[in-house]
Amino acid sequence: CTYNVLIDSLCKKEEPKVALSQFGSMIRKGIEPTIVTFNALIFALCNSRRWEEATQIIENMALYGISPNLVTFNTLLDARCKEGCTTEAIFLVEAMLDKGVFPDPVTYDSLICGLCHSRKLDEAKRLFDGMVSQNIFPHVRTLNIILNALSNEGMMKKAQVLFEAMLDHGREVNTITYNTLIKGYCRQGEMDKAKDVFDRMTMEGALPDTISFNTLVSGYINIYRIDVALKLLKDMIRKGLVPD
RNA sequence: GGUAUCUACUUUGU
Repeated sequence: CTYNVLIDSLCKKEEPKVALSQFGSMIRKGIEPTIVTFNALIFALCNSRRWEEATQIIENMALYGISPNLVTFNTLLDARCKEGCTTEAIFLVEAMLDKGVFPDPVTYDSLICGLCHSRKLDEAKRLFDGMVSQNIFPHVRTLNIILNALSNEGMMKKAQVLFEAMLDHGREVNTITYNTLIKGYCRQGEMDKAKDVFDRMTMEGALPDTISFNTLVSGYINIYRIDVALKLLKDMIRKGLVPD
């Protein structure tokens, strides 16, 4: 465990070289590496995009009779997503299923996030719906990522439908969820709808924060309603929020 | 009972 802690910290400090050499001395001292050791190394190698070496580590694991686990796959998969290689990432999901390792919320989050960034929104949405049907509950953040992507594409109708569906199912939403929708409507210049969402917040238990106000204010200024923007600023102060 | 390894959301600016 001491070695695992050491190696992991080195990996986080982006010192894969040092980490690998510590791994070497760990082996020489006859200390058995565990799945945690390997996962930490794979993390570091993926971060520096050294895929071949990461693959070697996995082969190495097999020699110790250790198979990749959920964390291993999630690490690989997330690195691929960050590279924009969502095809490779989906391939990894198949590989994990083959090995009887089942995707968890982290797996889905990484994938959905990666797909959104690669502007493959339909696939992201399909995955999200798939999670619900498999009783893997998406985190609020995952919902927010999709809503944000839809908003950025101006697909506010879809965003709204998804949002209402989540509320209907009693799923958690938070201030950021509302802020995301407000931003989407502001971008479209649909300030009435932005304001509707804003007004619902208090009633639905997600208190507006500074970002809610900032977003709305900038939306009104964009349509030259300086008067409304200034009034909002006053409301904001009255609610004890500090304009920044 | 506690300790090691994986991802992630919104405003403005950089």
